Amino acid sequence: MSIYSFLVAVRSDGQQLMSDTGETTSHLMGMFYRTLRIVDNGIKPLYVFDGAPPKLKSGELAKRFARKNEASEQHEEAKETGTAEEVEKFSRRTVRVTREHNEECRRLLRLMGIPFIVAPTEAEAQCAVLARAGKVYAAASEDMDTLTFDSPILLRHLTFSEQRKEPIQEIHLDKTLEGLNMDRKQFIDLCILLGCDYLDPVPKIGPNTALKLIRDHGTLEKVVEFIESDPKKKYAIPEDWPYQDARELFLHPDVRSADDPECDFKWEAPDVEGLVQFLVNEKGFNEDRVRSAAQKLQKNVKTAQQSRLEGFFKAIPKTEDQKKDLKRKHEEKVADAKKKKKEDAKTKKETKAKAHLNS
DNA sequence: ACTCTGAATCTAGACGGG
DNA sequence: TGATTCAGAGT
DNA sequence: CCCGTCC
Repeated sequence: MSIYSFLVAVRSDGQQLMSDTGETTSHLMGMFYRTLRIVDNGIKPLYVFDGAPPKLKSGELAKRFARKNEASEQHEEAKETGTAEEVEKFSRRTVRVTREHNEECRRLLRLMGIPFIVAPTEAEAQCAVLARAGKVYAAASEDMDTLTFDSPILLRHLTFSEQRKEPIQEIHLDKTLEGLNMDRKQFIDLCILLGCDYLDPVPKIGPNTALKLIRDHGTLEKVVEFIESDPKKKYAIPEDWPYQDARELFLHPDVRSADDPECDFKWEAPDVEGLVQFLVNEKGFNEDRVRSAAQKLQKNVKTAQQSRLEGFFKAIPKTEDQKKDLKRKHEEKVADAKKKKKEDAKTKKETKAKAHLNS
């Protein structure tokens, strides 16, 4: 996901950044500096790459594929008749992450000394397993499904950019379940009903209705039974709606077990010359920037021995605005239940910096 | 009058100099 | 892809 | 904070 957004966002003149041989470097630029920033804040990241998607997702992927193709047509058309802005707009929509992009990012991480794993299927599911096993403090993702996959903690907006507008959000599954007053099985059913990548949404059922239905009936079986026996025919379950299969994916996703040798992660010193060779010689990055970045990595691998974020996070007071916001979309609901109890989190460094500024 | 869904729209990174 | 905003149907 | 640059 990050690779995708780097490809979309890291641009100049409507074009992705490129080496002098015309190869895209946006993904490397994004990965390199974001990772550097994260490490510099005392965090030891572990990257999880997506594997082959589960079969249930093929319907959704087909839709995305169709949308991409449509965007490509519009892109071509815009190149002929449209304005530069239109061309750029459609260009962003046609972005696809290739195997090469992924491989280059892995090569970069190896040179940086940052561990990673390629998940058998969904990265979010693998993240959840690793977080659950204590291999990492939390799973960082924008995808709420991470909680559905049973990650005890989900971090959103984990970027340490200065210009970050959104605060880092730390969502605890236990507090979320507590806030919703549900067990995990019900939570999974709720998430499925809210709409997930594996199933078509049920028309007319949005976040509020979904929550009410699960509350009233307890399980998806009962909800489906209720809907189908409702004389008023208010809702209609789609033709092909294998919710048990979706549930099974959330309960038992195909993942690498945390005690697998592949999950014996090591954070190592960067290969400085390797980084220079790759980023400078092959991709045309500025050598001074790369070297000083590598130096930072080297320094941090020695000092940052903390394997947990705990010491780095500190709750900050919640604003009234945020509290009032508690009524919205589906995943927000999940966050909402949690927001009531949990506060947004910031890094120690940041908090200190802010406190310093304020004083 | 209020609640809710769903369609439309916009946007997306990181950094630093001025 | 997600977040935000808005129109209109439903209650 | 705004806006250009990174490659």
